[in-house]
Formats: sequence, structure tokens, C-alpha cells
Amino acid sequence: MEREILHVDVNNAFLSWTAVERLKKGETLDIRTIPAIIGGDEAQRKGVVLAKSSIAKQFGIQTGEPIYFARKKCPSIQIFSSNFSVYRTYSNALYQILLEYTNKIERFSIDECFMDMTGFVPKGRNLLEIAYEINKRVKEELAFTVNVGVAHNKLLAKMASDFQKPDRVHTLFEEEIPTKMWTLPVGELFMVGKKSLPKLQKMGIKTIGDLAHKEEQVMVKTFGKFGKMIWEYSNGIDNSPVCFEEEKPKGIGNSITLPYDYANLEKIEEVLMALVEQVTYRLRIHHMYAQVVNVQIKTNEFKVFSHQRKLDMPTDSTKEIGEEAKKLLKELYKGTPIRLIGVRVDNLCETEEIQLSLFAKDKDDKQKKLDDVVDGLKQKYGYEKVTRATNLQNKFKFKEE
DNA sequence: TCTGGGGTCCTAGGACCC
DNA sequence: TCTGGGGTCCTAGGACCC
Repeated sequence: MEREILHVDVNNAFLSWTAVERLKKGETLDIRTIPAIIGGDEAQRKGVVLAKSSIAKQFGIQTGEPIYFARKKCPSIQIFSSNFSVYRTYSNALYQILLEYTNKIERFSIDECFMDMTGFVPKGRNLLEIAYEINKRVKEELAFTVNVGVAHNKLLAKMASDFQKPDRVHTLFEEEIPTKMWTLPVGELFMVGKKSLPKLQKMGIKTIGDLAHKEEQVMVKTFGKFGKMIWEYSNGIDNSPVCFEEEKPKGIGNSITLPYDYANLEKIEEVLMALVEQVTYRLRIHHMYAQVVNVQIKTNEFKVFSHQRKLDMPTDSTKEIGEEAKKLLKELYKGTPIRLIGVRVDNLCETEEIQLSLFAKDKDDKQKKLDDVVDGLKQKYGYEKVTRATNLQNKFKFKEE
């Protein structure tokens, strides 16, 4: 049966939301109307463009590039810092509106939703009307704009919402694929990134249509599973469901780019332990245990190395994960100055699934109680106020959540 | 020029077992 | 002494997304 899918995409989300928040606070300048970007702190070496206004885009400024480049392209560019708790508020407000149309909504990211409208289009109305209504309501009620893609699967809906921006509704039904999608450069296809683009181009594939008309077997032979996927995408094939049920995380990680390159193992360890505390806190918030610990470093030359190890028993203990992380760091660290350090936990399982042996449980008890007390304080007084690495908090700001 | 942080998924090679 | 092949698990690294 044919499905009815919408993809709702907030236009320049971080920048628009920052603009709306400023106006709400009484500022008169709407930063959507000037050359502006949302960017990280350059002094902390986090100076990349996170979002841009459409005018900034006209200067050739790209998301993800260093702010330094953006300033070269547009010396008068105005830079604003990000605020994720504000973004979450607006993201939730959008979600609440969408919930009035269907409960089958997949929150694909903070600023994108897929909606499965199959069976939810009221009698006498059609999917396109609903899409326009959502577009209009969001603008009127929330003061920012969205693009809405209308199609019969997620891939086509997402491609459609990416057509002309901002504040537009686009359809991409099967019969429209040749005119609306095949004519686009192949790099515009979802999942074709900057590594696979040159490989495709070398094969003579310039447009999405070129890819669609290649033999499927050639793509599979050259790119394996990935080749099959993008070949299907180029032909508008995608049977993946809208995953509307909240999914448990498969891994939790935190990393930080250091304000300068660290070459002292003890100093790196201090940061590592602050990150471990953050990660295990989030783990316990989710009521999950982890069985794999992973430590990652990036050298001053931007080379990335990682080590991971599977533990005998899953755990959520700051001490256990911290000790493993320290061992992994020692194995990794060869004395090269470090630009970034990160910790991840993987192979997560629900707390209830754990069957601790009596011995292990007994050993765990003391540490568990300490973690519980600290978590309680963090929830009561805020994460940044309660941490065993207080001296780091002046230098590093960690995202909550 | 100077390059964030949070994820998911895939691949390849080695260890180990039958 | 010389020899197989398949399956699973583990680790490191990489591509892609927002």
C-alpha cells in the first residue's frame, strides 16, 4: 500500500531560532535579515559555522567551515553563539503542532521530522493541503519557517523538502522523479558525501539520473551495500518505516577540543575523567549499562586514533569506566600533542537486563551509592555545579543532557 | 586560511572455535 | 608434518548524517 509521508525541515534552524528568541527578548534586529551566522567560540578553537542566514549564504559561507573563512568571504558578518536548550524548546513546540496531525512522527534530528500520515488524512482533504497547513501554522504560531516535503516514502520526502528554500512545500511523487530529482547533481543525493562524490564522478556519474541508469550490479560490485543503497535512492526506492517510537541510544559519547594542544598525560587524564563523569551520568539517566569503553584522541595533525575494550560485565560506574578509559588512553598516547579527547560507551543494555553475580554486586555497591548521591546533587543543583573535576569547569563548558 | 560535537552504520582483518 | 573452510566475535578506522 502506498504510504503518505511528510518531511518537515526547519529553515536555518539554529539561526532562525536564535532570531526568534532575540526578538522575544525585545531586540529589534532580526538576524535573519542580515549577514549572520551561529558559530562556536574561536578562542576555544571551536570556530566553525553551525548555521547561516540566507544572506550569509549568498556570500558563499558554508555550514561546517571555519568562521575564519566566513569572515574572509564577508568581513561584516555578525556572529552569534549557540544555545541548545533554546533550540530544544522550539524543537518541542514544533513537535507539538505536528502531533495534532499524526502520532507517527520520527524526530530525525533537532530540526527535522518525518511524519507518517497514512490513514491520518481526514476525509475530503489531501496530503498536500495538510503540508501547506503545517507550513502556515508553524509560521504564524511559532514565528519561524519550515520546508515540507510530500511523498510516498521518507527518502523522496526528504529530497523534496531540500528543494527550493525557505518556507516552501514541495512534492516528489514517483512520476516527478525524472524531472525533479534526476536532473540534480549526484552530490545532492542523501548519503552521497564528499568522499564518494569524486568516485562516482570518475565513473561518469554526474547527476542523480546518471546513477539511476547505471546497472545496479555495477554499483554493488564497486561500493557493496552502500552502492546498492544509493542506487535504490537514486531510483526513489526506500521502504524504511517512520520510527515513531522513542529509541534507546546505542552508544553515548562526549568529546572536547582542547583550548590548546596538550602533551602532558596527567593533564589529558584530568580532562578524560571529566568526560567519563559526563558520559556515565548520561548513561545512568537513561538507566542503561555499557559493556564497551572507547577512548579517542585527535593529534595536533588531525590524525584520529581510538582504542576500545569490551568489559567482562556491563556497568554504569564512573570508577570502573574511568579506570578502563585511563588504561585505553595510556595505550593510545604516544607523546604527540593532543587536540581532542573523547570517551564513548557502546553495547548498551537496559539496567533491568543485568543479572549481577552476588560477588560483583557486592563489589559494586559502595561505588554505586556514591554515583547515586552525586547524580542526585547534579539533578538538584545542575551538572556544572557538582563535579569531581571542579577545576576543569572554569575552562570547559559541557553540554547538559 | 583552519578545521565542533553528537550520533549510526559498515568494513576489514585477526583470533578463535568447530 | 602439513593441511580446509565457515562462522562468530572483537577491534580499528572511516563514511555519512544533522
